[in-house]
Amino acid sequence: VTRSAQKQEALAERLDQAGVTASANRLLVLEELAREPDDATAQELHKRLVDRGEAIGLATVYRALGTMSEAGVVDALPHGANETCYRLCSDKHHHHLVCERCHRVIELHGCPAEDWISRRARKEGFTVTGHRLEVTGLCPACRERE
Amino acid sequence: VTRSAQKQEALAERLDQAGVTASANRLLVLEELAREPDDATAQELHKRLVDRGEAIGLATVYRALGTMSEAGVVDALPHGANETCYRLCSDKHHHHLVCERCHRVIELHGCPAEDWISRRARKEGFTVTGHRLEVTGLCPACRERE
DNA sequence: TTTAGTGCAAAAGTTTTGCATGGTC
DNA sequence: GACCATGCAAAACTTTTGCACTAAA
Repeated sequence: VTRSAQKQEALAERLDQAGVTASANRLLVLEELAREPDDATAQELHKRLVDRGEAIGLATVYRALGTMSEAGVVDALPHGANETCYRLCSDKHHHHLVCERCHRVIELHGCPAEDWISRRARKEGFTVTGHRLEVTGLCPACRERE
Repeated sequence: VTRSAQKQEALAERLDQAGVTASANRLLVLEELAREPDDATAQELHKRLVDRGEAIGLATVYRALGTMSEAGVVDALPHGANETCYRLCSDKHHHHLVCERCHRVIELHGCPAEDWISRRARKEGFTVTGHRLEVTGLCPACRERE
């Protein structure tokens, strides 16, 4: 219990620092997201919480994810055409390597593009506010199965 | 008329080369996409065609965009959480610089990340199938307006 | 004649919203 | 009391699908 209490504490602090009230429900969603090594949709997270016996509404999960992703606490990855996946990531700048079959996600730290981006953007007169590099591929397990 | 006929010809050839039958409706959608300097959703494209007097169903536009983006003739950019934008891009490998306010899109040719990606992916045992770099920012006009 | 494309309407799915309620500072 | 978070159900939207029909190879 101590271990998970500590974890919850850390997540709550993360919300605080981002200026988001650490409500019980937001913590539930965040905790559930922390258990997921890859990414998950709002619907999936809601189902897991309900299956686990938590009484939380679907709309609340959507609102929590919306608030938290806006605050930068979770990442929103537009995956397929029609659904958004969420992920609890490290704070440091990083990118994603995603298996296109099983959705396994690996964080890639560092960034090879920063200089290039600022150079190109300056040339176009743009002010850069951010960037995202998504690499798709097949993870070892899925390549086997091919 | 000659000019636009030539253009249509070129688009038809692009479909052929991708192994997609160049039906009249697919050409309509492709033509409409060619007029759009930035990107557009299926709904927007359909509306423009209908407003222009074309009799084409919404489902057909969706099917056309699905087929053509699968064949690599058009790019699908998952924009917001819930809608996919499509774009007719150059064939060469490139990335996008998108204004987060007005959605103006600029193609950035070249790629600063290829070596880095293959190095990192190899380390993880992944086989890379593709990557996408999206840079967001403010275009000169929108920065003025701030 | 057989296959691929299309229109239309219905269906499926995801996400958002209105409103009343409950909790917290 | 003021404000924020929530539950629930309805609504809004985007996208997909079933089916009948048409056009083309």
